[in-house]
Amino acid sequence: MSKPSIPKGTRDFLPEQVSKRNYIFDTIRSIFIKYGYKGIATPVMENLSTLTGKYGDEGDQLLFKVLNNGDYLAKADQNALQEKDSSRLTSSISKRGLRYDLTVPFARYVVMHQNDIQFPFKRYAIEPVWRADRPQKGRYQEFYQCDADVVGSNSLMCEAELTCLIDEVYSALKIPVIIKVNNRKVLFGIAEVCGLHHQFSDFAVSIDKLDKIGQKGVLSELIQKNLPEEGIQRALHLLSLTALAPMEEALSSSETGMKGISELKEYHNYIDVVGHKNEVSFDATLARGLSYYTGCIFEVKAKNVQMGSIAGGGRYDDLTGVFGMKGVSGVGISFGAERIYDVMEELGLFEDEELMNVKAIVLAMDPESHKYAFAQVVAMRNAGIAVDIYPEPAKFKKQIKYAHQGKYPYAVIIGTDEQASGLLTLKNMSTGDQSKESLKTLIKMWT
RNA sequence: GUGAUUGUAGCUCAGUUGGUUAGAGCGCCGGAUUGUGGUUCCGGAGGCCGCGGGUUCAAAUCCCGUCUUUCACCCCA
Repeated sequence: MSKPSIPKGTRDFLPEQVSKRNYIFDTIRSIFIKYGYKGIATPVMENLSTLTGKYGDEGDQLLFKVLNNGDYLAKADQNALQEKDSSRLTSSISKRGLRYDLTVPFARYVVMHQNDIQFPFKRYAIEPVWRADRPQKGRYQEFYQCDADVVGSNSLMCEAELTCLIDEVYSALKIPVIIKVNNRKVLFGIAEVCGLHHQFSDFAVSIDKLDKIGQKGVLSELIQKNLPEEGIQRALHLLSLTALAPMEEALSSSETGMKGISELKEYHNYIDVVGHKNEVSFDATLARGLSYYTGCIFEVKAKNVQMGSIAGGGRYDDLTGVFGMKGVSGVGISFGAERIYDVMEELGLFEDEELMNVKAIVLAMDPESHKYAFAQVVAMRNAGIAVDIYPEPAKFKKQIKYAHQGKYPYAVIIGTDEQASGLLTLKNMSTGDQSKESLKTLIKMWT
């Protein structure tokens, strides 16, 4: 008999953790719905042909692959097997994989159901995804994403609406954040005017690390990738601009860059006339890794906490194109529930009242009273009250200890006295105060 | 994927140059106390010392492998 275990990077959750997580999910879901997003569901497994090539080489390596059923080795690529060529062998023994995010499956869904849905289409999904990453703080192999996307509209109002949505989610969760905004086209424009656009993705990846490794770090990293030092220096200078006007001037020779600037301006036309509680700031150094973003990009950072981004998103102009449906633009945001959980835990933002939904536990003194107590519980439940009962008339001390440790706000005590009088003993578990109440009063009190 | 790091009771951790039957605190169970929960006292249960191999008369301890944990990088939520 060996000790049981779970795979690396996965976790079990205790009841308290589940209720905290549900609090986050419920908050986010209700705001998604409020903004008009509709829930959809897709399988946890997708065909590998759907997933591969969408997240770059790095992403492909992090895909969990599902072994084919049956005698897969007999059907395997025998040459690849002999030569121990893993990547070629994989394609012959695995045709499915676990989803890596919710956006690519969504693009696939849109293409497959294009005749059944109405554009612009707004959908949300709160589901687990899997990545074969090395686990680290705030990084797991199985984690939840909370996504909202809209496809089929080019309007910058969508970006503005998502910003409001982000603002509302973090206000509701009481996490102070800074919402960083940039546009991939502006970033490309900077690369272009500095002659670095031929290696744009290398450029973007390094820039994204600017706050971590500093200008020197970026410089040496890019020089190592054979980009011209003079161009890098100029780019670093441009990236330090924090206002749009000088940026516009600097990018005037880049058509793409100017397009990006005008998109950001249009975005500000929407966002500047509405209020938002959290800081929204333009940050030219924001790049984001996922290669499919093409327009505005967002990233949300919690203030006063050492933690990676807790939400991110942006516009992707042609994600459905790879599945054969051209010209459909989408924009979306993804909340990282696990990191939000960690941040809230660190800041002490979970409140007991929000999490405890069972109102009371009923404790019975003896077997006779236990049956009577059960009837009272059924009556309360029929009235819609969440209430629990200790399943046996055990020693009273044991029962009240159970109630205490289970953090029930109230205990309803029922013995022969209560049964005779019809008045139940109500005990406030935090103050210890007791009173006699009729079933009717209790029901009234908790509904 | 690269480089480190961790693993002993449910939890946090001791465990001497390798040497009898592996310990503590907390928690858990029972009792003191048959109608009252954070206290006290008494008693008890609970260990393939992560797993597999090797060295040795002898391994929790040394060596190799493997899994897991945490951390940095890569990348990312």
